[in-house]
Amino acid sequence: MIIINTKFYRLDKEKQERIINSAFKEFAKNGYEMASTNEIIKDAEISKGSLFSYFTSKKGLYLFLLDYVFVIVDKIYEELNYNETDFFIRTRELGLVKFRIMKKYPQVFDFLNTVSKEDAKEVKAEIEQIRNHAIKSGLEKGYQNIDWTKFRQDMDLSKMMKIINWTFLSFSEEQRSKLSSYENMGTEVLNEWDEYFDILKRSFYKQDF
Amino acid sequence: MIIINTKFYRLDKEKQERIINSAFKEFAKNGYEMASTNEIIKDAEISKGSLFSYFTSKKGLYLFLLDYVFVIVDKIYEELNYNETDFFIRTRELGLVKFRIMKKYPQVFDFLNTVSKEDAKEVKAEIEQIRNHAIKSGLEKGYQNIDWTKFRQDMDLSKMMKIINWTFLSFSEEQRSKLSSYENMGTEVLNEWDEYFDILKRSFYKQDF
DNA sequence: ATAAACTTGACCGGTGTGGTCATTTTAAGT
DNA sequence: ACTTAAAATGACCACACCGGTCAAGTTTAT
Repeated sequence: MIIINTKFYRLDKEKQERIINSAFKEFAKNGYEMASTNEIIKDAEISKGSLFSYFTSKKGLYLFLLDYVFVIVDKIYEELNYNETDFFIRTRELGLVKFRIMKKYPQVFDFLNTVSKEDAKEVKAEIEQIRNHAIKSGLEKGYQNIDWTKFRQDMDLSKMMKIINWTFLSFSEEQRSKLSSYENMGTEVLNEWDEYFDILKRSFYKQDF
Repeated sequence: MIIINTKFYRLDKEKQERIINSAFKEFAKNGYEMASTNEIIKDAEISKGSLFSYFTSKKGLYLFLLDYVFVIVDKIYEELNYNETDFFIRTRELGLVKFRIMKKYPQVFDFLNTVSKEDAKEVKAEIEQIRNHAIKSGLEKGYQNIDWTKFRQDMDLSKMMKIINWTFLSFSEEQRSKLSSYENMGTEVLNEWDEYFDILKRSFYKQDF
């Protein structure tokens, strides 16, 4: 499925981003069915007629966002340096890329999360269609060419990975709820982040690393 | 603030629980404002008139639940054995108590989580009033008389605690989304749970424990 | 000055809301 | 079996908001 949508792309970039981010926000917050187009246009500061002329319907808007978000996700994995084999360095880089994307699209990943849980009849089929494309492949792609032998072998690797992942996600979530905007997120947060990485490295790597 | 509500308590226990659980579910899912009383009565299988005769309004119902949930939380900490000083054993016991409560009130803790994020004008003041009572005191109470010296001292204790907590919460959440009901949650889940504890213990305790 | 493209918001039928209350059902006392 | 009070019901209310339309107004390019 390809969405062309020349009408929308003819707008200036700033307006496009405003609309996309408002839509991400509203759909992420309320899911497809409960999301209000009125709320989106209010937040994006455009008129109702405009929204429905860019995207012919609520469903059209949602499907457009679906395409859009997976283009963004794909870009993430293109930017990683796959020559670096250290797990923690790779993960750190992944975090930085995500962080940079969130500065431009603050709610992309929230939107992405809700997509996988979405069950509105009107869009469920389309989501299912697209699922194979990116969601699952994400982790596998991001962890290509990692040197797993650095990890301790007296404990289950997949469980250690889970703990690292949960720590990563929970820490990010905690920082976000503390800060109102990503703009203020500075080096002190990154330093704290590195301290967690250090703890996990000391705990899960063999002693000689 | 004390809520008497003889009308509701005159009902048989089974019906009371049905109503409370339906209300927990709906408020947890949608927050105060978006929660639908129609949905609650449908799920609890009572009539609309009944609900509004037990609790005079939506707000009345919500405030009743607020009281109710904090009574439940208080009970948790009364049941713990504070002679046991090992952190992991204590945390495990805490998990089991919570688990038992969730069998009776599957969505209490979800409701509790939404309460702290709730910002509907109509109930915000009441939530603020009650906050000092329990939410914060929870962790402190639960971790009384723990032997913290067992932990490694070359890494930051509070950060290790955070990692343990995040693992605890994320694992629970993962199990829950896998299982539809708590009834089926059996020993194999507990075993997996203990494996995570084992990894964290080996990582964060001094070598001689 | 004219045409074409873009933007607007009042308006539509429809759905779901919190809450009421006349009516029916149930239960107890005699 | 009859009476009566308490409990349960759901049709109904005014209202808010929904996704979507479109005639009218504004901006832009020629």
